[in-house]
Amino acid sequence: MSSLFINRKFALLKSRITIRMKYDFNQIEKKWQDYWAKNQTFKAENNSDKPKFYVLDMFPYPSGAGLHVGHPLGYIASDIYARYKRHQGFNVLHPQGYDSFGLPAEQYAIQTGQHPAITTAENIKTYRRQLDQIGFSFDWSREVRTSDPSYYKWTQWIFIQLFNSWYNNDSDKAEDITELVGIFEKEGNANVNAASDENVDMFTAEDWLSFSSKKQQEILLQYRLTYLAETEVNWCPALGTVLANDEIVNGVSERGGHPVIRKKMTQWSMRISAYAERLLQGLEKIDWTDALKESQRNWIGKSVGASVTFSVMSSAVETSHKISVFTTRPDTIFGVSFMTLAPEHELVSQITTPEQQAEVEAYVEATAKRSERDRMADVKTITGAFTGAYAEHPFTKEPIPVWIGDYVLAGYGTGAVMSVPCGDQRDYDFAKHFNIPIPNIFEGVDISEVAFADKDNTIIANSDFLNGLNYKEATKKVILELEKLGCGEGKTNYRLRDAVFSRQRYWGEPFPVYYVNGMPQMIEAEHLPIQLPEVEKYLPTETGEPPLGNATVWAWDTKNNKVVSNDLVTPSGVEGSHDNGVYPLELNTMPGWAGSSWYFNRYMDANNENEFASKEALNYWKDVDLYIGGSEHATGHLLYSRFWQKFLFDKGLVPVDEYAKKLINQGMILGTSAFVYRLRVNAILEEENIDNINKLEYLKSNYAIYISEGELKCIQGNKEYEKKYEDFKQSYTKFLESELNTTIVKPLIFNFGSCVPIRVKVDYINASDELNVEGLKTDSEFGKEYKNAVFIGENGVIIEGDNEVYKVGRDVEKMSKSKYNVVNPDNICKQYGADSLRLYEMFLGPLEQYKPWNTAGITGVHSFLKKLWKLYIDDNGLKVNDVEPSKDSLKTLHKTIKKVQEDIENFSFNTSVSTFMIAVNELTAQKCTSKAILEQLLVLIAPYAPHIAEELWSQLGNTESISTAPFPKFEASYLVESSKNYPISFNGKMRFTLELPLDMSKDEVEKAVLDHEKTQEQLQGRTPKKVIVVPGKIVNVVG
RNA sequence: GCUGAAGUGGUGGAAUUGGUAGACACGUUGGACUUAAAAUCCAAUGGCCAUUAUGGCCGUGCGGGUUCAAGUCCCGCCUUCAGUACCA
Repeated sequence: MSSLFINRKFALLKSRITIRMKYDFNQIEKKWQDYWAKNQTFKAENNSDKPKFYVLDMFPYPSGAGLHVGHPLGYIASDIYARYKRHQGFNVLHPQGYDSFGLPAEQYAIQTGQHPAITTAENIKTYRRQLDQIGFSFDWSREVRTSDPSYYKWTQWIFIQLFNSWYNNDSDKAEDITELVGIFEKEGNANVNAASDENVDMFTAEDWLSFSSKKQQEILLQYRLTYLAETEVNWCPALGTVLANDEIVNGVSERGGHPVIRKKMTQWSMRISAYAERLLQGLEKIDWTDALKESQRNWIGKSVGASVTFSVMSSAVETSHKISVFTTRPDTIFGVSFMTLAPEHELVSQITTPEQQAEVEAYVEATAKRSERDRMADVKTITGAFTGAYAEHPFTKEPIPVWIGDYVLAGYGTGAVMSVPCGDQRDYDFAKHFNIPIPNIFEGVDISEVAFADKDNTIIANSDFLNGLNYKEATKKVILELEKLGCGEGKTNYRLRDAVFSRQRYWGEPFPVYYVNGMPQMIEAEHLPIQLPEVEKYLPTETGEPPLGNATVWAWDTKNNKVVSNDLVTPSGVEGSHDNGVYPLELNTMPGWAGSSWYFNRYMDANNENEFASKEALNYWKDVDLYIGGSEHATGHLLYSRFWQKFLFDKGLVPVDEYAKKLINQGMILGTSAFVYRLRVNAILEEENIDNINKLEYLKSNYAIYISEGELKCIQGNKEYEKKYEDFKQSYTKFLESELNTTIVKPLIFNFGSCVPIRVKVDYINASDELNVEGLKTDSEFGKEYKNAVFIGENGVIIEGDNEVYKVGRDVEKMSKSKYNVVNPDNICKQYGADSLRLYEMFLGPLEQYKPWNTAGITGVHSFLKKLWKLYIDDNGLKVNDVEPSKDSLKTLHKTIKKVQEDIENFSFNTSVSTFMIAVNELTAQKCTSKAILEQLLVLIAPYAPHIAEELWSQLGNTESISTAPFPKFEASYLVESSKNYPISFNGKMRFTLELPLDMSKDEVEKAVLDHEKTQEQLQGRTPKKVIVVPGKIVNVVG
């Protein structure tokens, strides 16, 4: 063996050793991710001696763009919590899955013809790879995908349960529809107190039995918790589908920004309104943020008052028409001087007198033309028309003129109001505008300028039997009187509307529904799932049917219980055709929120083929202990899922009626977008104008281009110059000359404030705001704009020929591919490692807060990890040993334990990271090598930076994963101090510190402080009036 | 308009029950090491004034107040963000 060979071998060995000595995060992270996957380290069992803890993330929609650094924020927080709970000895369920039905995949399919299932599967693969590389402790054996037939089978099953249920207001829960049929057969519907459609006709038992089957089904639809009804919906022509209210932002669709119009359509709806009160009450017992609860309360919009019915007299002739109104102020009924109906109110055409007909029709037409947006934008203009009809006051029997006005909304309450101008500003304005009398029914209140709406600080007057009563007494009394007359009753109204449940889309859950004689029929549960059919194209059909109308195999064979070709459907209305038992299937699909309304239950028993989850699993896990997700779901997902949970609870299918005990909203991580502002030269102030602009404000916000040493440069006015030129008398030119020691040839001052920003890719601007002009010029997308640009000066200003000037600018906004400001976690993991990413995302700031991302800052946490590594391993290998820990290092460890534990429990993850940094800095300074300290430190850090913790843990000789190591126990005794460095203040201002023993009495402390020479200096011979001594905290001398 | 959250250095943020405002980082400046760069290490860094060390004044959006003591509590405003909006 040659010596050369030996040398080479030695060199190789040496390099291998140095690799082991170095913090090689890529290798370490891969190693432990593989280990966790192989050993199923985070698999949760459905039975255990340990107490259970369920940590849930809102599952993502797997978009084609993949994850950006904003997405994992909440997952990192929940992962830290889940890992912490494992250290504490809990059996932790921490699952993840995909909300994989949705519009983008369908849009992509329309454009490319690619089946959404394929793109979705690809996107999920990318998501999984990206999630895995961050090192989450998810139990992937429980993964769910809402678009998977094995999952949506149960979404369809729950839909059937809803269809087969009605809401009994007496028992205050959902009950089986067969019980309702039983009641109808016995006694009709007179005594049924149910959440139902309005205007349900009364019928007796005999009536019921005499009704045709179709009629009976129609009636039942008015009671079912999911029902088919003609509803006015938000129709988006561009997307060819119906949108829910929360899918519309500022009058256009949330996705794509397309216009939305109102349209009447037959749609599936969910009777969520039946649960309004319970959804409201349930908020009391869950630990969600006040902001979130408040927005749900507003959305439910409970108001307590009365309904009052007015009889209508048309042209002084009695009619059978009645106007029903809802009011929260029945106590003001004697202040009614007119009534107002919404222009769309069904009575308008019937009660309008011939004389007023032309005016009313013109008005109705004019309002119909105005879009919803116009009506909302313009609330100041008062418009309306008199119908010529009068209503009769229930008590005074006086005639009340009936008007129509667009300030009354058809969609709220009954679409009609009793107008009390003295007590409501809108009624007041309307009355003033049309010269309608404004009777005052409040004692000692001036209503000559504005209405008096403060119900708690007045006494009713001029109101017959209500005189002298306050709001509460009057309300009670008037409701009693109205009930006596049979023209009103106490009533509670909710703003919450039933939720439309149909979408005219392909990529969603198909309904388990077929139609016989136009009436919907449920497919038996045992035949589920009804899988999405294949279609030629994903667009609506030529006849305007939803995409499923393109399917050729989409009919239900009731004899063989399977989906068959459309050709076999019995042609309806054809003479002599016999019914072969094949019927058309529903063409709509379910909305995005169907699958997400119950997924948290599925995780408990994700692979169960016989039930949506077993009783045992449901009873064991019960509910989510911690739910983390975005606040944008406040009135969508978080309301619908509570509704479904309450329904499932009523049916005895789940053990709790609120599924998430605690919920935290993570804030958004924002991206920095780059803009180029452009200004035309004619807006630039030339030299001769400069003397006129001696205003400080101007200087601050403006820029100047000047020529120095033959080069064009740019400078921005800022605070420094403002300060130096407080009495800004000289010209800007002179300032530049003296300040820059150069001759100004032609200064140009300009302001970018009013310019239109042009978005550019952030890649073209570096950290110092320098613009890569050459790169920008050659860019295929933006290049055209900047062909002739010349870069000048360090501020990234470019000037194009003699005509236009540009300036680079930045703005913080939501991260999005279309804004060119996304930061990909893949690159971060590659360059700094997953542990750095995890720590940095937490370090950025409080979890709930919105905060901008800045990749530059990650070096801080990254070098912290390197320092941590060096605490255990140096060039000579592991340096941890069994020496007795020093007092100082024990103190460092235990104050770290205390702080980190408090932080995790308060979700204050950002301060924990600082605490780790302090601990490592201190232990490094103490040259701590004690295993007793360093081993425990690893457990503290493991939830945050699990890979490095596992690696060092195993290097310390442990053979089991660190993930179940017990969390270190805090011992207060290590923190006990014998002395305190007291801050000594004089009149509240800290002047110096003084080290004093903690066992000193108050008087001794006072004496020690007063005797101190610095105290004498401060007092300068004066006698202090008072000395405040707070033992262990502070001393304040008042003098 | 209403509801909710928030305003602290050049930047992200800390100060959890009123008790040393600016922890921990980023950035910046200076220095060490290096042929050089990177990496690493050391020092300074709220503003202003002064300086030989020592120091002094101001300072948590604005104006008041309570207190020995206020970023923190109270009253009145301003600004920003989010949600919601003619809800009877």
